[in-house]
Amino acid sequence: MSGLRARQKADRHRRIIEAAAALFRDTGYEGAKIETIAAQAEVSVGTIYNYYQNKGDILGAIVSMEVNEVLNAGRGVVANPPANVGDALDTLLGIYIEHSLHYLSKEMWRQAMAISTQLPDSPFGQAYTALDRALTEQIRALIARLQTIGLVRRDIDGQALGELVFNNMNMMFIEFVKRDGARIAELRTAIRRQNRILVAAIAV
Amino acid sequence: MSGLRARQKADRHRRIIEAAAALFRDTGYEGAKIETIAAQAEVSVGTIYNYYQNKGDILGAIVSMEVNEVLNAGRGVVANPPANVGDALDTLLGIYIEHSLHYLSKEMWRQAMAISTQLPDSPFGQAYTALDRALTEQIRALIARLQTIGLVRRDIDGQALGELVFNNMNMMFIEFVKRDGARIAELRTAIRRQNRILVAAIAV
DNA sequence: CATAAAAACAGAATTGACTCAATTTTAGAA
DNA sequence: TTCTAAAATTGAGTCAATTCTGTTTTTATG
Repeated sequence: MSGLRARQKADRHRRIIEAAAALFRDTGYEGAKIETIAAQAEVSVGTIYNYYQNKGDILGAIVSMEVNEVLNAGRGVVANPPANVGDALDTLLGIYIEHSLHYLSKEMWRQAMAISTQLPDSPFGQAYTALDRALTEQIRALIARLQTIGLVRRDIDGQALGELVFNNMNMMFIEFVKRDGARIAELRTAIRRQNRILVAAIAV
Repeated sequence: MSGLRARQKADRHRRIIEAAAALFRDTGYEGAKIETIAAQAEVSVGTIYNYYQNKGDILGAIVSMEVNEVLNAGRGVVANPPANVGDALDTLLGIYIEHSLHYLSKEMWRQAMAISTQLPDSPFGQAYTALDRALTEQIRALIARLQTIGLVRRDIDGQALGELVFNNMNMMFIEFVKRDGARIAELRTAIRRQNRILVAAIAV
């Protein structure tokens, strides 16, 4: 059962994602019609809905790839953090933020975030929540690492702190993608300013 | 020019909002068809679009009423905060959270949040951002008050702290409305735990 | 190789938000 | 009162996502 059918399936998946990614970039998420994606991927409209539950799930597949790359890049920082609490946080969050617009435009992020709250139980909605959790977990891991090294006080509630840092960054990122004029540098500066309060509280 | 026409206009606004609120509650936001809202409000579909740019803006009007009530309730806490930093924050945020499901179901919140990120430049998108800012400002005002009273250190960056507290609560609230099973009590407990870190850092 | 069941496909039909040209209602002047 | 321009209403029509149903392709079996 893993012959021709499976190969064709994988190929169609790839073609749909590629066509969609190109169209989302060029004409925006709203501007990309399913009919056009289908034509470009050389499948029918019905087939697309056989592969993805709805238009949002197609975007979801693209977002997941992006976030997984970010998670991967973050591992390096957790393994080898800068020898200073403020810099360590700034470096990790910086990676998240700087990578974020690599494949996805702000409009695509807006749509992705909107869909993930609108349909939290759709495949993408669940995947998005899982990704958020993975990012939170990575921040928590960094904090644990810093505690081990002796840069962060041992009596700090690492879980709660990780959530606090992630939630704040995420909310700032949401506001960032909502304003087309917003610059990455300003976002990072603002987050650093907020984290300064935390850093003062937790550094040994 | 403020005779019959203005009265009819106000009346139609009211009828549309009332019909929409009832239907959103009963059949959910997606389930409520514009046609049905129009019928219930005894106006035509076209008229609804003369009053509101899109379906989301109707929901937006309802959300704004809700949040403005919350802001109002919050004023009391800022004017007369509990004599303890942790309790003061918990009381204010508690008011926000406890009021939040008064008129709006979780599904309505999900839709409202989704629309505000999806269409940040629509009337509702802008209004929603303004409401967020007003809530942040109120938290900042509480912190300033606590600094005046002498419960919070004067050298704390009140603006950054207000943002941190609001962003964290807001993100937690988003996750809360995404899970139908989530309980308010658990949400408040989780936020209190996160804020404990901040409280330890800023209390005199 | 023939063939029946299962899986996947195609594209026409449906659905519901939103638009727009035609019509009706109101305000205020003569 | 009567008339006219401006404002508002109407509902049929448009558009794009999603669903549905009949057809084709693939697989497994004798």
